[in-house]
Amino acid sequence: MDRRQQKTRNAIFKALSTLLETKRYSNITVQEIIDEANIGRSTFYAHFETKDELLKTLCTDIFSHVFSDELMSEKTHDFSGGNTGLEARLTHILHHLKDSEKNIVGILSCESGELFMRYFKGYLTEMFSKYLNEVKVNAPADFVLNHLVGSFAETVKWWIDNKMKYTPEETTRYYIELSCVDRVTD
Amino acid sequence: MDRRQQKTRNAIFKALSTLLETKRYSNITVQEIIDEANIGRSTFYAHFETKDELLKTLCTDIFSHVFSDELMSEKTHDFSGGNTGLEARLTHILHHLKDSEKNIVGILSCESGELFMRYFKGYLTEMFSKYLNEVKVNAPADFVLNHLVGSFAETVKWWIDNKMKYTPEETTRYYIELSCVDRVTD
DNA sequence: ATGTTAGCGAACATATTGTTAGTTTAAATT
DNA sequence: AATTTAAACTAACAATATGTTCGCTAACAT
Repeated sequence: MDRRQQKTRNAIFKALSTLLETKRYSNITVQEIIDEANIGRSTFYAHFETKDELLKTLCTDIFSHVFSDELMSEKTHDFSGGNTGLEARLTHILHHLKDSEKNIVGILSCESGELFMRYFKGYLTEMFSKYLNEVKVNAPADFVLNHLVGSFAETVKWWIDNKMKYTPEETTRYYIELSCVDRVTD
Repeated sequence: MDRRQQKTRNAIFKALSTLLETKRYSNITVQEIIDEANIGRSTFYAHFETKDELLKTLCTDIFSHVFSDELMSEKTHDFSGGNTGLEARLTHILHHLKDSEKNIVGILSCESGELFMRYFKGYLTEMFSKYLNEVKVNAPADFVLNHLVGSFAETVKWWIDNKMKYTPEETTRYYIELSCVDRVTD
């Protein structure tokens, strides 16, 4: 890809991230992004149709790093150690999110966080479905799946909001402790 | 309060609700609300400073019904039956949300849901703190509290998104089954 | 009956949006 | 190195949304 495009793209991403540190997503205008990124008006619209599409793309970019192919693959030796591999996978996610911290914090606060969480839960749902058969609880499968995904997503959001005050390993451990996935081994 | 004010207020609330059925919150303009409510421009601004304040007020209104004083009071005989009273309280909440269904569905989808959930979690946090001492798990208290609140909020959101296909009683039962609050009685 | 107040309608400056056209500059290709 | 390709720039555009103000009318409370 043309270096100019990449440069512009990054400038736009960075501009949005920067603005998100001080303003809510809905109060940020395309104009401000343009000014902050220091690009021409038409250039922005050449890259993204709307502000929303920009946010979507930013989220997709972040998650493509977090949920790598190896993470999502059925069985990888890296993740099959320990209990069921779930703990390793979750820790892996938290570590990657920690790396993207600067970008994420702004997005997660306020309404833009809704989109982020929706994407996040989408990936998580795919991942957790594999472990659903290990859970023996008296509740419908779709209910359990949503509970696992929702509670983990909320845990991560809380973890980030609270400056990641626990290590990824601790956080995962606590989560598993509270979840129904470890009921099997009880 | 002047009947005219109440009438206008309701017209605005209803207009927003109606619009939320077909459009995302961020794409709804004050102009559209004015047209839908069939009121004068200056009238809207006499009631609410911004679109956001309107949404905030709508949420507050809904929750003031759901989280009544008796529900939040330390001990009420209505809620002290059963396990710990928690189950009764949660069921009570679900029943009330079911009554407000028409208003809520639109709000919950997309970014406006973020505000709704934040408010919701705020009330829930207050309520769940009372039950925190009943949970004996190897994890920090703030972590547990967030997990309880977050997972219940997500469960409710999922329940509403899925047309409330389980009864309030079933839903609460499943939730308690998956939560760490019933570990005590294990 | 009378003073009070909410709502109306129109107009206003200001700002944002999304698009277009012509030009400049930087990259890719030969 | 010269040429071609295309990305980015400037500036201008109509259309729309915002938030405020005015005088006027009609409904309300007492």
